[in-house]
Amino acid sequence: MRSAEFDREVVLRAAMNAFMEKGYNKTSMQDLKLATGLHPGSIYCAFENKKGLLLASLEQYNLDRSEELKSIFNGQSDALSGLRAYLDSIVSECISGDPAQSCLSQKAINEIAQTDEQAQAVLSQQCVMWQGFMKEVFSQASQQGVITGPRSPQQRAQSLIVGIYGLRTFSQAQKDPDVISGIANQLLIDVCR
Amino acid sequence: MRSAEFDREVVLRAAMNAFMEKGYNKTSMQDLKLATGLHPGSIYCAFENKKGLLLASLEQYNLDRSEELKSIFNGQSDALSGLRAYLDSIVSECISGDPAQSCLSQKAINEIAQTDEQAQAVLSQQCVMWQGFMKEVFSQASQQGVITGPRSPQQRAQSLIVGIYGLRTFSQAQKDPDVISGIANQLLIDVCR
DNA sequence: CTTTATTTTGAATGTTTATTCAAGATAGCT
DNA sequence: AGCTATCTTGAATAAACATTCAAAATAAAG
Repeated sequence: MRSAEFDREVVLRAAMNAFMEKGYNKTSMQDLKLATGLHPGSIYCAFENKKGLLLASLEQYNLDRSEELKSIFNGQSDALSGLRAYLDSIVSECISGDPAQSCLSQKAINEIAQTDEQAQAVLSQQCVMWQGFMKEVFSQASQQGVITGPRSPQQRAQSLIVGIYGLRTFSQAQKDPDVISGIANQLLIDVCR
Repeated sequence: MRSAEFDREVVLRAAMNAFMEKGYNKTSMQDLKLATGLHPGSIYCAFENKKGLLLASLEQYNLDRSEELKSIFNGQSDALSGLRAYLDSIVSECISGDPAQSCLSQKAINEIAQTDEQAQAVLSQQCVMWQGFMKEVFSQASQQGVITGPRSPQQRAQSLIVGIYGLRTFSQAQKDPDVISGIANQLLIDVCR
């Protein structure tokens, strides 16, 4: 008996960064070897193959982002302030232009969901979880009386997520910080109306 | 002297479809040879290399889509009806799940804009052109009195484009037609408010 | 019809790719 | 300390890759 030497989380975060930098298909095993410090054999022993490493990275990414999400909303007085802080953090990620601050899930949806059923299933489920969290936020906001109007929390959550996906794509074609920030502000207004 | 045998537009549309099916990096020269019917040498003679073929395809894609855009809006009585028809067409593309009906520009923004400056420049300019067209649509809608409210045509155009990018991404993770259609309807309402 | 410039052809090139595997190392159990 | 199951190592492998090129074909000009 012998336990693995590497720290799984550390390895997966390194792989995440590599995938975000170059995209899944352009990231070679050589890149992953350098990024993780693991030899090919170890990667195959632990994750089966390159796609297995992606799926594991995607799950770690989702865990990390969920934690971050919770901490952003917990650090705010009410749900509306939470939404503001959340969108601010996304805007600054967009503006940074740093690949490490992009969204691995979104990149994977665009690059491989169409051609890989397994990835599609994982990404779809993660999207539903994200929706569930945001729906809860909008429920709370309504209860707290900080937002009013007839739209359901579910509808609001969907519109917000669509807006965030769109913002991330848009900001790669149009890098003006004021424009990105302006669109995000309007998104918040529309979604809370 | 000798003129090329192949029809450039036909070849570029075939390449477009190949790139949309598998994404840029997963599309091999072998795939492109089969899709276009051109031998490697001819592709290199006409487009320099694989990336050159992508850039040319991107330009053809933009031309084709611009024509389509104009014809959708020309076929409607006023700018608001045009917007409705336009969003309907995008919704049905999203619902179809057909890779050939996805958006090559958006796929390219997500897959290669980050790592290729030349592609980034082309895609950025195309995004600006799209914005310019939509801005004009919203100007007309205001003049026609079919939409009111304080937002500028520019802001409306930006929000619409962000919404469309988002819708296309979202619909790959969440395939329920009613959900997609509902989000699109809400997007139109928000953007025209 | 001949010439000439250009395109087409498709096999060959050298690289890069994901993956495998046998040998060596080592942690945990007795 | 010794055993054993498991992990690590990294060179080897075979397939796939983008790209090149010289020979063959052919359209247009004279």
